Amino acid sequence: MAVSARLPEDMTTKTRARTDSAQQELKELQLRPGFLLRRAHQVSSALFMEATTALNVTTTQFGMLTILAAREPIDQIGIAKLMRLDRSTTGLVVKNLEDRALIERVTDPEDRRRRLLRLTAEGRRLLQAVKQPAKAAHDRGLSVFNAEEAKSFIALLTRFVDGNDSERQS
Amino acid sequence: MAVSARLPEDMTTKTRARTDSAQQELKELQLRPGFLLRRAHQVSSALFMEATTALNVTTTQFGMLTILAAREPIDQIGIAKLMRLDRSTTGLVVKNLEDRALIERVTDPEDRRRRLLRLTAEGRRLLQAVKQPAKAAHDRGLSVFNAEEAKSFIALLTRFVDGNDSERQS
DNA sequence: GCATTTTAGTAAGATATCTTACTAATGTTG
DNA sequence: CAACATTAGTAAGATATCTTACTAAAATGC
Repeated sequence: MAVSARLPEDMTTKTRARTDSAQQELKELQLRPGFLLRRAHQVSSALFMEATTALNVTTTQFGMLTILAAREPIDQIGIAKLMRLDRSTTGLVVKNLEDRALIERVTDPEDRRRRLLRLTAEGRRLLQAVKQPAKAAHDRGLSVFNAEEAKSFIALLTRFVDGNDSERQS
Repeated sequence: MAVSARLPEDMTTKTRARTDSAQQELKELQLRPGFLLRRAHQVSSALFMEATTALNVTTTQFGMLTILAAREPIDQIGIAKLMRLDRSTTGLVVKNLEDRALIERVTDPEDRRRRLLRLTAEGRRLLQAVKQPAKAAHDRGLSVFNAEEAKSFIALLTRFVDGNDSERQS
């Protein structure tokens, strides 16, 4: 639909002049990748949280548990790189997981700067429990697309992130 | 490239068995919309921040200023809906903008629950200054695509967010 | 017109995310 | 080997985001 030619009554000519272009910019804002990606991330997280409420785990925590299952024992820098997070964020998330006894953290005897992370039995159990609802949330999010579109969506997102990946200083 | 058949030396047979499927799940994780959208949002924000460092403004603040330019005077709930943010987040961002004297906030005399927000002259100046770098960041992010792909990317993101929009309780 | 409900906003607390700056341990180099 | 540089991690502080719970004001309904 086009921008309405009718404006609210209380607008003076002067106000209207500024407002018309500003309205246009609002529409443009809402179609920018930045705005859309914030919303998309928001929506995606919400779907995950809905699907896993009982398990009390976040998307980021789920990501870390998944990475640990594949790569334990691994240190925080290693996990930060795989997650594409900085060191501080990684340290915080790791601490929360450790506080919940989902992972354990021990100093690497061969390099005492490092903390080696491993899943606990509890962490492994939780990860198993989360997998299905996580996949369900993921499928539900993509259900607005047909198969080809979904593939395209993933491919374009992958290209966007890989192509703009400015190697943070984790 | 295919998954390497060679595994690190220090893996026992038992470890390898668990690891193979877990490795697969790691790859799947990294191709999930949730993971990709987090990264994409991260990348997009980083591009914006790089392009606007001198101006000391965030993506969210820029969004609010843009909305205000189009819709002032508007109350916080109104802006929350346009930004797709909850009331609390909106209140926080608004407070930061007010502290920086980029907006002003006055109680609506006709409904004293409401705070009407308006840009200050300073806020208008900043918004003008941010527009170009913001657009540059946006264009740069999309530069990994050709024109058709970029259009597709925006269209798919729009459908994803609109199609999964669960009307938060702002 | 008063009691109930709804609405706008704030408060408090949690997680995620980043930056800058620090400590401690390891690595490198003359 | 000692000085310097690099690396792993933590600390502190900022913004963004959500939830739950509260206050105050307006709207609604009998």
